[in-house]
Amino acid sequence: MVKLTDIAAKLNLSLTTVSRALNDYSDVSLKTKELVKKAAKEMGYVPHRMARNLAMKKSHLVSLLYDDYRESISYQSFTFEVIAGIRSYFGNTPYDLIMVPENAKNKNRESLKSICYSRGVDGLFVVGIRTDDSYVNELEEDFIPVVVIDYPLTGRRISYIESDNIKGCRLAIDYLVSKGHKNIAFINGHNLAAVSKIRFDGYKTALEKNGIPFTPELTIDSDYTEGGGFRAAKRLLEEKRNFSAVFAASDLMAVGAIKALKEKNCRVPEDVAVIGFDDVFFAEYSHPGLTTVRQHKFEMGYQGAKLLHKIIEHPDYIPKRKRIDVELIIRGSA
Amino acid sequence: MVKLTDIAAKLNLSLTTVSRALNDYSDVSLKTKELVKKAAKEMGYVPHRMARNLAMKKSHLVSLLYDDYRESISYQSFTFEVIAGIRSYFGNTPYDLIMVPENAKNKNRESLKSICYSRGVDGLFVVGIRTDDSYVNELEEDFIPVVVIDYPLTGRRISYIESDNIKGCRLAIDYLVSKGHKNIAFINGHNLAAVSKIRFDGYKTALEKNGIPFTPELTIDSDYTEGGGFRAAKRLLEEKRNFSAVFAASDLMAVGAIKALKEKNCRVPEDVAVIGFDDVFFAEYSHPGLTTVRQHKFEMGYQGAKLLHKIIEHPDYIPKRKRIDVELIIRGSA
DNA sequence: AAATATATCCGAAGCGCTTTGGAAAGCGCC
DNA sequence: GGCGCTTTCCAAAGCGCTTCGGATATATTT
Repeated sequence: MVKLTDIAAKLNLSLTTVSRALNDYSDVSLKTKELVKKAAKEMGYVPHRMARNLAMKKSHLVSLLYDDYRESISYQSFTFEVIAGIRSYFGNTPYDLIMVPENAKNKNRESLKSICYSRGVDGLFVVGIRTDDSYVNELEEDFIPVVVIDYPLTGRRISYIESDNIKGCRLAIDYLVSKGHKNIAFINGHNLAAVSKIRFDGYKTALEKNGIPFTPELTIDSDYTEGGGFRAAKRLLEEKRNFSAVFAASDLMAVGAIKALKEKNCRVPEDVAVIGFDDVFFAEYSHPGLTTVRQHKFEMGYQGAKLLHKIIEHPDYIPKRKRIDVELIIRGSA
Repeated sequence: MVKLTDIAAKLNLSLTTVSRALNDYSDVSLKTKELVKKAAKEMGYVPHRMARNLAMKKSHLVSLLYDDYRESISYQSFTFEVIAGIRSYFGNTPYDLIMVPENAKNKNRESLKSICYSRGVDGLFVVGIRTDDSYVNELEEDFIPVVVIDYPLTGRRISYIESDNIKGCRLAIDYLVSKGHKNIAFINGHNLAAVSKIRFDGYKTALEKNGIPFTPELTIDSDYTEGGGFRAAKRLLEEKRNFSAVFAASDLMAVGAIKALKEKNCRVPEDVAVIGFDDVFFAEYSHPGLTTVRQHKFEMGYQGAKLLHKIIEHPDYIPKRKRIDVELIIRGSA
């Protein structure tokens, strides 16, 4: 491995000058700069980041925290695409992404703070944390620049990215109303996800805006899974609640609901219309194709990364949360 | 940030002793060790990895190379789960995972070698590389410990993990044969994926083992996507090739094939049986539920990580490729 | 009691880089 | 010819840690 001193020796220059030449400092002549750069290239010099980081007290490292253990395709797909967005942004910066070690199941896992401190990371990106995760408390301590996806956390160096959930709910409800529906059931996810509350509010508000009174009996809390959606829809049917449309807080639950409806000989969308949330990949493979609110996952990651970058590099920048637009994708289920 | 010298100063010990105490060297007394560890804990000492790495010339970093741009749910899901396995293994080691910066689209991207050298990583994990990726050539140079998923690459410090594709094909074909099928079509993926050739061989061999002659007309090369499967099946039907079963090299193609069959009023599985490969999440949501060969993705990642770890830590270990078992998941489509 | 072994500790060098605070050389100027 | 200025270079310290090669004190052996 060739290092700065090797170049310096070969060129009869000092270590200092070589370093400064490669970093384009103004106190080295153009001639020497070119000389040094040429030699560096020829000798196959690759700067050693660890050493550089140590000297500069800056790691150019961003930690990525996410959860492996939510075994649902929609979580996987959501996370994968968000991460793709993050990678895409940081790919054009000198920052590298490093994963927070996975031992979420382990109760005496390392604290976030020591994970970050020991690696000297400059920032932390969190995607898909649950409200009951003990890391949440640590995040609130505001000890490092942080950007969170879908979790309303703010602080001097903390901000978050979310889909425009309110708008998403409005789009869905407006569309259903425009199709003549008045009794619209809502299948929500569990309250371990921060978005559940928001989507519930969005649902209620959208109803009101359409002059439809909110009926508590038409809302059922479930768990974001297909099975949960299935059970929720089944209960709605068995208890003979009066509804002609279902809005589910996730596509997976929507698919589950459709299954339940079909089983009870309800036709979708003729008897009951169904709308989901997220637009996961298989939404188009379901029968009928799922009408749903699409979240721009890649964009969420990309914008989040951009925001984090800014917080890291401008210590006195006051971060503002960002909302990413959503759109209604109309397929066959509503 | 408290460092070793702080502890040393407080305890009136030398920097050396504090370091050696924390690392459990035998030349420091039990009493001092306890003293030091207690103080370290009280003072909130967190070892600085960069510094440690620099001194030890060992980064305890493993690079992860994968591709964000294959926009298929099955690729996403496969990759996500493999990575989960990798993380799970390394979570119990002192190694961290760092992502290779994403600029695959960029033609003058940094070379793999300089990426690895500049970060001083100890090993490289590659999941889902294509045969035409220029990084493949670099990998073959054997410049660093490498483990690849689904790509037959070997060298002194290189090895790979694959599903037992041959067995998977045999399971599928045997099952179809046991159901009385003799004319079994095969929809293969493109040859940019190394597994395509293997699965094709597996298909042929399995036929032979069952005493069925191989008919070239019954094999169609496609592209692993749903649309590709759709078109392939359509062609099979339109050209009136004689078959009663379809074995597809991916679930996505299987789903596409089912769609095409249905469209042509072929009932699945009554008229034509269909089997896929992989067992992606939505396989159970399709109608009928997809019978398929399940790959143990998490296990592939986990075992791969274990292998890589071994190659890294035992320089003279001769790596052997590992095959991960597969199983046939019987649902409704065959 | 002297010689040898053992248990503890520590000074200093070094990992590969950045950065500070000059030093040396060349310039025009009165 | 001496002054200040600019340009170009460099020695040395330091980032936080590990580790080599003693040094010192205590225990064991003969």
